[in-house]
Amino acid sequence: MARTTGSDGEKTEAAIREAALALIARLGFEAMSMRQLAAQVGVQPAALYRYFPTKEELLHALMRDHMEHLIASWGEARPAYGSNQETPAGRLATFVENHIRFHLARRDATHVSNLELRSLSEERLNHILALRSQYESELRAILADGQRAGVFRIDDVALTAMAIIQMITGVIVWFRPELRLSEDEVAANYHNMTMRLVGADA
Amino acid sequence: MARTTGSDGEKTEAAIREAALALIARLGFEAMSMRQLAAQVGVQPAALYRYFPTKEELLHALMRDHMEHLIASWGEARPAYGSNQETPAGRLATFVENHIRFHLARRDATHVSNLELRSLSEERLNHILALRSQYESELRAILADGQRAGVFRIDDVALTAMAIIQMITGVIVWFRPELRLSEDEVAANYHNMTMRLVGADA
DNA sequence: GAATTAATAAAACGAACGTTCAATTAATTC
DNA sequence: GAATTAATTGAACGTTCGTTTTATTAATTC
Repeated sequence: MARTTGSDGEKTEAAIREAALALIARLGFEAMSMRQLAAQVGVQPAALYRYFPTKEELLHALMRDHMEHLIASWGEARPAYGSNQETPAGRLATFVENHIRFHLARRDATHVSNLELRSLSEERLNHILALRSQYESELRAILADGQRAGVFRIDDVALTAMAIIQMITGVIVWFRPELRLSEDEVAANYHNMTMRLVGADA
Repeated sequence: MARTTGSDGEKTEAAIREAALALIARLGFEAMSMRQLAAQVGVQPAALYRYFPTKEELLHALMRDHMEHLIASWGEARPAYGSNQETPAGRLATFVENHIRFHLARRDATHVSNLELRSLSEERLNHILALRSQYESELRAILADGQRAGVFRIDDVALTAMAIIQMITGVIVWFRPELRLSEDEVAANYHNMTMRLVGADA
């Protein structure tokens, strides 16, 4: 057999990406074989190579997609110039809220992006790290503005930014939708902790 | 050739553990081959199997060792009964300080224990998770005591414990000894952030 | 409806993997 | 110093891996 009836490149690529996220999140990138992935998609292994030239480029594409969506998500959520939320506290609240909700909605992609960086070549690793740094610099700017305005109490902006990122990303490690807390409650809780952490709980 | 002059089982096992931690931390468990590990130790692959029956049992042994040392470290650091540090705030300060210093001193082992849980069988995974839960319950007890005594402001003890653990363990992701901050400064910084986070910065 | 392009299957490649087994030598015991 | 035990080598096993090549069929173009 060869081309199958109803086959469509776009659908196949989307199916590959989705199946890869699920498999890598569960097994790890190195532990997932291209044969396993192909079976999950319902296709022969060779077909994968029409969409991604190597296994590593597939991983890179997944990570880039995740980071670009994250950056775009913040771009849409951030308070507009002149809005009454455009204060350091308002921006920080929006940042934390958006971050929590974005990551809870994309658990698999988050696990992949956080746990599989080691499997990238240096060049591709640097690309993903640059995107990550771009996102984190938004948080640093908020913290620095609040510090300058005297509304945040922060010893070290860079260190505090890393601490907050680690704390709020960590939600996906323990949160399960079936547990006692709702997504809203979790987001509110992390928001409160973050505000206290930067000394803005007046 | 066979047994080499000066060969010693204890030394070889220690060398295997150390090399394995370094290689797994750098490459990931699945990406590290037993041949690579043997080469690093300076031994033939078959020799590894005298000390660890399978690759997975080697990983499990490394993780168990790490968790048991962590628990023992807190056991020694915790404020004694009746000491003037035996308050919720004093115990929390000691917990954070000890956690930061322990993990900074064992970066490789920490990466292995945090990133490679997926490669354990269910049984061995449960064992490691039980040790982890045992350690985390110490933090939850401190938070609950402080909440009960009215010296901590905490919405949800379990959630706050997870957030603090994620935040303070995350130090190993970004901290490099050659950077501008000393280990003391970093520990003090995380201590301050933790205290503010639980509303105990009076 | 013929020609072209897109999408896939089927089979195979060499390399690397975890692990086992038998042989061999160093160190220890008595 | 002979017998025993501890430590390791060298070679091999079957399996699985990522990837490539070639052939084949569906969809599209003209």
